Amino acid sequence: MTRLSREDSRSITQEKLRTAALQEFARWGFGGAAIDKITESAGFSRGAFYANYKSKEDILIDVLKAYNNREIQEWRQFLAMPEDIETVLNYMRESFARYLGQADWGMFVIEAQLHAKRNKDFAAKYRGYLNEVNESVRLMLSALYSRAGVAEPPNFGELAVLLRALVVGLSLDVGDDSDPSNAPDQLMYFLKTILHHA
Amino acid sequence: MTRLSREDSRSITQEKLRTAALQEFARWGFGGAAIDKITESAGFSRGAFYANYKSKEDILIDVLKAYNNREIQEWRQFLAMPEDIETVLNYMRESFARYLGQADWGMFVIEAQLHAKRNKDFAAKYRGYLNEVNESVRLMLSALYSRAGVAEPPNFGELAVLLRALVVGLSLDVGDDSDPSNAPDQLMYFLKTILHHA
Amino acid sequence: MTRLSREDSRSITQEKLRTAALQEFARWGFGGAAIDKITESAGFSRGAFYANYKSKEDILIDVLKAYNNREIQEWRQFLAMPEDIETVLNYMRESFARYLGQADWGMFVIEAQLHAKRNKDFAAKYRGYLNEVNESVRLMLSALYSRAGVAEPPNFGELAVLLRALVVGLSLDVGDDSDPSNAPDQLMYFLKTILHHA
Amino acid sequence: MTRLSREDSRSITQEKLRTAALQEFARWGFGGAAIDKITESAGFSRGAFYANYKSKEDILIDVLKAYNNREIQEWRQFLAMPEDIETVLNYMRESFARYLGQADWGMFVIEAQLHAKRNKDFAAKYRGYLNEVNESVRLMLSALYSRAGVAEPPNFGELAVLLRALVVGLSLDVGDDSDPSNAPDQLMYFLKTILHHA
DNA sequence: CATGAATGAGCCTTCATTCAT
DNA sequence: TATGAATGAAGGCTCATTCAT
Repeated sequence: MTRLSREDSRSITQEKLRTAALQEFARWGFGGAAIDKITESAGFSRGAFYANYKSKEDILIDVLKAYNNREIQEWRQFLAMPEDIETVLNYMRESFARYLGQADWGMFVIEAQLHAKRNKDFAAKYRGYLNEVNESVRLMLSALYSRAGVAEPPNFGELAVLLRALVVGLSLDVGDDSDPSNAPDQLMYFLKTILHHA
Repeated sequence: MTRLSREDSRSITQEKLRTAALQEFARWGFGGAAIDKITESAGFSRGAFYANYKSKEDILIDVLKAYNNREIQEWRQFLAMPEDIETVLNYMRESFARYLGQADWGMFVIEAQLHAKRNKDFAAKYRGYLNEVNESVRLMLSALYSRAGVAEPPNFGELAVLLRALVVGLSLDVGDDSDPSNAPDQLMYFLKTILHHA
Repeated sequence: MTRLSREDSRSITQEKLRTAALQEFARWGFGGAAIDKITESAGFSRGAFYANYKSKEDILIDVLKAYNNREIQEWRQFLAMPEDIETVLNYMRESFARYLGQADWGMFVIEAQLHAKRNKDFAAKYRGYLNEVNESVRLMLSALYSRAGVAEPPNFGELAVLLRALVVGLSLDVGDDSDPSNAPDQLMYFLKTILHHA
Repeated sequence: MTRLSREDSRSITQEKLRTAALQEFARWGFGGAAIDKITESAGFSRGAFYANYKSKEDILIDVLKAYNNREIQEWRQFLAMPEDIETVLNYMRESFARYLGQADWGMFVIEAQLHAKRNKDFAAKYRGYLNEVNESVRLMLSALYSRAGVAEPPNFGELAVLLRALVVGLSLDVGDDSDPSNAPDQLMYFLKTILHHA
């Protein structure tokens, strides 16, 4: 039975902290999230946190990077496959549903964005993440148009912005918990509309 | 030179506090807004706040009501006039621009929504405001379709949700201050698309 | 229908304020009593209070004087009558019962005493009241002994102190509301014991 | 030179806080005592307090328990010894003198009682302490009677109440600092009287 | 690495008091 | 005389962060 190497143990701790932080930030916002709650729900003590991260903002950045990488990774993998338009739309629908359904990641991103609005230093670091996401969304939309056999409209760049705004806006609406919400359907309606409109 | 009556003086104070609170909430969120900052920026002392409001949440509600009333009032006034579709679209564009431009009101609403997500008691009170807004947006969209001579599509109710989500999402994006943002144009594009698509 | 003179109106207001203050001080202590609660429960506004009293301590003193005068007046009146020992004991029993039963006056005195312990300036004024009470208690005890046909013991002066201490101590115990408490009986037992012991 | 273990360090801190709190509560009452003053006089910062206690009431309870345990422990130890009546009376005299002399503990108990009168939740917890004390006083009185070779009178249970009321009442009187007060003597007089009276 | 005791800035709220009406 | 708007000191409590163990 081999022990974990220092590095592995460290990265396991960090992953647990990240998971807990994602939840806490999503639920209570950056300012409202308490480090004690994060470490406690991760099964550690206060000290473990500061052994792994310099500050609260530090773990915000780490969560943003780690989860964003996974998200983008997934998209890229999917887009690499030459599926037909129906499959693509279905995949996107599921993707949205997951995104809006678990809510945590969506809300976390919103809170990160809010923190960026309030904090110049963080805003600079956040910008990098934003560009990656925008690029990914653009890629996805582009794939959509090409597989639908439709030419990209002149305002194509803005469509990506619109799409992301929609997802963000729906994220905020969803989460009243009561009704399941048909937000994914609404997003699909939006996509189909702009595709046909072209 | 007549002095102000008690009542007038009180309502002027409250208006000043509301203005300051709107800004502070929009900028720092409900949890992050400091009452001291609100009163200071309104030109009062800490105590004046509590002479007028029972708590921080109390003024949140008051701001929500007061501004929402004005917003809806304005919409209703406009919709009462039998303008042609171009005028309506222009008005909406300006309306959006103002809404997104001053940013404060948009961000304030988002922060109120976030607070509602975190606070059951407030959520109950917030629901009332939400219904009014949704109704107003629906009215506006309805007017749009009728003046464009276009029949309302079957998913009409969801369009209002989409539209509000878009506004919210764009509100969050805008405000990076640097570029003027053509968010209003994007909203108009969305409106025209769904109108034509019908 | 004649209007009230300035002075009468003023003294009515003060009496209402005194009644309310007595209760509030008794229930919440000097520090814990809120002037707003006092004025409100007296049916006035904050301002009325300061039109009649210079400060919170000011009304404390006024209540102390006014009620103490009544109390002592009553005692003196009774002691002037040449009743037999049984009647005197019965009267004292009733007196104690009333004192401990309504609790307010007893607790008020305790709170006044506590305030004196914490505040040198007030302590000086309080001393005057204390002397009067001690003198009255001594008179009452003296009457008791003489009417019982018993000579006052050498430590007579200390008995008054003991008696007052007992009343104060029982005042603090009583008031758990649940059981009626036989504190008056206990006081009578004490009196009879020292009488027989002599 | 070994440093203190975590646990020791923690309990030393708490003991210091308890000592400071006892004084502060005794002097200013529960409401009037400031946590800042307590921690400062204990040599700590505000935060140290909340690292050790959940609230102001929390330390009130802790002080009550800790000191009460010591007090009762002492009594029990003494009562276990089969001394003659003179020794017992002398011990009690000293005990009273110490209790009334340091004043703090006596006043603290009074303030705790007052807080219980004003606070239902605390009252419930306080009741437990009260029962223990009453039981201890009863034991002590019982020992007194048995060693004096005197049968317990029918109202024996009430005598314990009277005794405690006396101590409380005298506690409040004493502390005017000026004169040394012969309160202990008065208590002894009371004890002897009821013993002889039997 | 991890623990948890301690720090201290910051925040919401209460309340005695003042003063213009 | 009474009203109530405004002041500002004070206090309970939270929490990011530091550091000795």
